[in-house]
Amino acid sequence: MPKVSGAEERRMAMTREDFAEVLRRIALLLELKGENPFKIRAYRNAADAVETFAGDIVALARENRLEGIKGIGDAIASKLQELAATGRMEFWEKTRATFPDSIFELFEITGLGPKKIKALHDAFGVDSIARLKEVCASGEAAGLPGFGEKSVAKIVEGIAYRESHAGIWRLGDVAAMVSEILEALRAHPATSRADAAGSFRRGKETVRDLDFVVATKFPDEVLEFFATAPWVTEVLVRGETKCSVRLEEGIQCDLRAVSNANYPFALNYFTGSKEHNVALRARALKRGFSLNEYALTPLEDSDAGALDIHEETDLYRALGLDAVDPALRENTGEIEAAEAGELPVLVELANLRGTFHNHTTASDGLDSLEAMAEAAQELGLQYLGIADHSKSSFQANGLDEVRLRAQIEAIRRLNETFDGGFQVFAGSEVDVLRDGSLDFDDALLGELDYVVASVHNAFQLPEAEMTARILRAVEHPQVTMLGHLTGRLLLQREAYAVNIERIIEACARTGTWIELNANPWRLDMDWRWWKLAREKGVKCVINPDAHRCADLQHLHFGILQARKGWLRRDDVVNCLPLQKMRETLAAKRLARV
DNA sequence: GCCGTTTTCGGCCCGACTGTTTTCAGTCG
Repeated sequence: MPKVSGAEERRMAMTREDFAEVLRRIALLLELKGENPFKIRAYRNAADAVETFAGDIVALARENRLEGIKGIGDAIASKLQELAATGRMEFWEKTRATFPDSIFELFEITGLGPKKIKALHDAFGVDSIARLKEVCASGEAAGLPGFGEKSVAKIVEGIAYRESHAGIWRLGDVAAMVSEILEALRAHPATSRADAAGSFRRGKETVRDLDFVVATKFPDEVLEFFATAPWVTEVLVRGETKCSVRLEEGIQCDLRAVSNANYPFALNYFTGSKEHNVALRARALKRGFSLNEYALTPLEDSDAGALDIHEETDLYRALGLDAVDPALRENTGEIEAAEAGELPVLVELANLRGTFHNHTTASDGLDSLEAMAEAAQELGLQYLGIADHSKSSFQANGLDEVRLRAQIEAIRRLNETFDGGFQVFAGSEVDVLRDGSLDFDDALLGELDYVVASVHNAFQLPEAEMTARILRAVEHPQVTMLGHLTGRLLLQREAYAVNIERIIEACARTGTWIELNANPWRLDMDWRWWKLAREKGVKCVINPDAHRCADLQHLHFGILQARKGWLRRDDVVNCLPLQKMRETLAAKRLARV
């Protein structure tokens, strides 16, 4: 095969994500340079357009056919075409030459924006977090105009938060990598079985590394393939049964290759959690076995017989347990329940019939009402709730009364085009104002099919005030469900201070549903609270918080979290079929207003 | 830099909050 040139290689490797990343980084650098804010926004809009374009935008760029795509004008089109054709973009190279790439990490610190970063850079040559720490510690930073003790303390706090979360990844950030790697492993001729293990398999909201287990007769071939895969940047460990690598994205990824006979034990062992494994091994000992990552072996002085174990299910059975779903393996009562035959039948993606809390271009979504409705039908859903932002969320282009009424009207008209098997429900994600009142009056709320109440500002309120604020919203008769209860953004922003238990109790009392926001950045309310919510009789509603059609896929992450929270189909209201949901929403309204 | 039933120029989302100030700049959502 002829060797490809460097430029050819770069061009062939170019992806939609590369396009968007370059555009977003240009926007950041233009901000640092104090460029026209509208020009900066144009680059961000173009990045959005690239990400959401329905088609192979890289191929179009290669063929110089980018004209007519909304958000990409002549200037950016020709830059992208240059990037696609040559793997380079002169404007990007020139722009980035001003600052080292480490400058981008500064934007990840809360409280630091372009102006402050520029000030720090110009005064002290701050171009990385390491250097930023120095000038904060030395007291230099606090002396800059516009900076003071408090803002420096906030920056230091922001650095600490980022560091304590370094090397942690959101489930949504790694899901695509996992499927790609798993697919490659399964396709390898020497592989007989392969699975992802570890915290990813358990559906944890964040993960530290990725684990894979392969059953094979030729471990060396599979490990060699794994170690030399194109997405590997560094091989950390390479032994006879184990290989650890670092991926391009920076995450560590471990592979264990075992025999077919060892496979169920290895898969179980590497899925964890550690606490679950400890409990299983203790149980094995009590029953006369020793359990490790390779086998369940009768103890020497035991009279236990030989075992026939091919699947994880067989392993649990051998220990006198029902099979425990990976999502439940956190040693929070699953072993006791498995022994008693009381494990729940967990909710599944296929049980969902519809979903609420989705956005459209009317507020800050990227797809139209019609496109979202079509996407929901393609997913096999029977109903889709549209809940765009309310007027106080200016930043998100929230709807005022006039625009919301127009949207309700548009939804009613759209519904007339369906044959009755599908319906769009008209809702609103109404801001819970600082005092707990809602952003719209009762008359307008009464025109909606449902209301999602969410907090979007004043996150710093003390716990008592925040709790009172949310309680007031929960108790409002028009509120159907509470959106993203704690406002957390995983690995970026802590949850605000709120007494979750009291909110759960209030929701139980008032019949208000609690959202399980399935957006991988949120996964809020956290899975650890759902057992309690369920015991109190609170219903869960799984919502993708979709801002584009593709985001409806977030439902998958929501289901994983619901399973971690021990939820059954009956606990999740949007498993109700359309007619039942119509009746439920109507009855809820009658009961409360 | 993008866009167009105000179409080739002149808009483009904007209020709250914080910390720094003493009337405002920067950041965030």
